[in-house]
Amino acid sequence: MVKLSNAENRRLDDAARAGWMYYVAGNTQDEIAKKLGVSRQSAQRMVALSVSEKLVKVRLDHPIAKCMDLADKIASRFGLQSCEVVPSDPSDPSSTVGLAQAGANEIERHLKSEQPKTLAMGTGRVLRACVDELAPLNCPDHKVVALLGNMASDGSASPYDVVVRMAERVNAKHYPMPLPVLPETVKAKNQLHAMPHIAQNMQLAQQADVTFVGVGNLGANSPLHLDGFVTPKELDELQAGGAVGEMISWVFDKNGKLLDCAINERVASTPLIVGSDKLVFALAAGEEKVYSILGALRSKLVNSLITNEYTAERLLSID
Amino acid sequence: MVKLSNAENRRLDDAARAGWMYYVAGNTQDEIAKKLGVSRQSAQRMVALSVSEKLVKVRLDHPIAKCMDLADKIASRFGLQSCEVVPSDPSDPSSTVGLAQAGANEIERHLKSEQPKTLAMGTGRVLRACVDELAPLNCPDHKVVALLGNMASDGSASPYDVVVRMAERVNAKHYPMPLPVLPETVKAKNQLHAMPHIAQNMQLAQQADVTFVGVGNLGANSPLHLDGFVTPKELDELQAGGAVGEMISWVFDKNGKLLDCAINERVASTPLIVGSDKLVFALAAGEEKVYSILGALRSKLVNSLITNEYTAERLLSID
DNA sequence: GTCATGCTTGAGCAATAAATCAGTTAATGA
DNA sequence: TCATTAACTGATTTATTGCTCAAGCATGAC
Repeated sequence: MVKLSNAENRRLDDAARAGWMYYVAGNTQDEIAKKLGVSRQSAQRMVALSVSEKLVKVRLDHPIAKCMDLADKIASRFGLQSCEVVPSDPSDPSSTVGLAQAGANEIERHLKSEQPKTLAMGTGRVLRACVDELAPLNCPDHKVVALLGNMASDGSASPYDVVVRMAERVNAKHYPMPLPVLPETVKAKNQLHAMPHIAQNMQLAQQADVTFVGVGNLGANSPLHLDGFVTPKELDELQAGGAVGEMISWVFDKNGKLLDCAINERVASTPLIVGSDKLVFALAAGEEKVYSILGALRSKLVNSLITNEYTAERLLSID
Repeated sequence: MVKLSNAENRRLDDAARAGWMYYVAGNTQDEIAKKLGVSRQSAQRMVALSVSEKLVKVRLDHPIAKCMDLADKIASRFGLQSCEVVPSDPSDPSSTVGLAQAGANEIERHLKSEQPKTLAMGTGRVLRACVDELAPLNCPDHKVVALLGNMASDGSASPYDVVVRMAERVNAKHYPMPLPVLPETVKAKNQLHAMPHIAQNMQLAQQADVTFVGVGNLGANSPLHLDGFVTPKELDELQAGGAVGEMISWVFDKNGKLLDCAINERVASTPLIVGSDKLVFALAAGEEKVYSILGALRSKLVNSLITNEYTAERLLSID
């Protein structure tokens, strides 16, 4: 225990009293000054001191408060530009209910901006749900561009088409990617990327003002696998190589480092930039995605996160 | 639990968010407005709402030397187990502002205990304010039991229901008393007390680990009178008989001796024990309650006190 | 459909609080 | 004892906040 000097004690005492009068009794600083017989400035200093000495404790009794707290912690731990945590359904903490609304909110915020903006979109169930939550807007000056194609190698389209749906909803110019997710060979990929309209789209996507992507895990129930983009054998190989997750089909390990693997060589998606100065949002939640999200955050491939309370707690408990 | 409409919920959510950003994160209202994409006025309204809805709770953790001194003196003069003195607002020394926070603090201390505890609660404005200050906790192993009923003779309930509110807040088992405060006749009281569930509750209350009661004065503005439990005529008779105060409707004189009067014969509240070895807290402050509190302390009907600076000084100046 | 009612919104202004600055005092050490 | 420094004070300026009011909007009755 540090022994405080008498004078120091006295100061804190007065500060506590002033803080009490201000915050608990609701006096103005002027009233406090009068009652304590000091100048208003001194009263103000005492109140400020009571705050800076952490004598006053403010508590907010609302479920949201905890979420805000978690968001703050995550943002500072991973150096994020922005982080939002939505409440979890306690009976189903891995559910993405709520993520969609929060994501839609963020998307709308950008769409409502005065200046025309370019929004780059990944794919996946969560992003699709976001788009379905969007309010119908009229934004003819904004652009929505796809970060990746949505066809399997056999030419069938993934059912989670995000860009078209979104553009329809908000009446923005849109730039889908007429590409398979995983061309059969590296050569095929290069040929596709060389096509002018594809190259232009990719450039647009890389310069987007804000980017939204989902995060996929690489377990047996991973999106890449379920949607038929990789075979069980390829999946096993990836996991053996340390893969824990993927974003727009770029596969990475537990630190978010892109793997040197067959998939990443062939994948046709727009490259993700490490440490971009534009907003890059990851939207994901759920126990099975915890390590994938962790990788994404550590890598700086994204700089913003929207997740839920349960996942946020798990993320903080690990690192 | 009252089910709030979705819109109402949303409003409170936003208010909580704004309140958090203002009080916890230290943003200005302008910053909040920008981040939330609303006008400054709206942000200001949200912050104000979060305050008026009691979402933000401020507490001040600092033992102010003078208050501690007073507390010590009172504890030793009256042989109390515990005494806490909170600062007074110099311009309104009788106000109970601050008592509630201190009381809530003490209540929380017991609720956070490992072993399951039984807390017995009186009624009144101060206790109600305490309960409203409680942090939402989850204490399913603790018990909250009422020391008295809260109905008037006409069957109407007093608006200061403490036990139910408290139990809701902390999720504890609760045992309200389905009783009038003052049955019409002694016989009616005895019949009620003979009912098994009432008798059980009263036994539980008497064995409580800690008890919290308010202290009422017996002037024209006394709680018993204001809440319609006694008529002006009865009040006059009581005062003529030397009554100065009451706790959970037991009327006592200036030395805290329970009066031999019609009211005390009929009152249905759990009896108070002289010199209990469990903690029995009185919470009260204000000039008009000084003699009532003095009686309570002298009688040993309570062994702990939470009051304010002004009242503490008055108590010490008299005895 | 039209009008009245009440609620919400944003603008402007007054009140309040915070920050800055310069002068003064108190403390320290040579 | 005096110079130096640091801390404190109150005046002034600037920023923030709270309040009032009128306009706008939705709702519901007629």
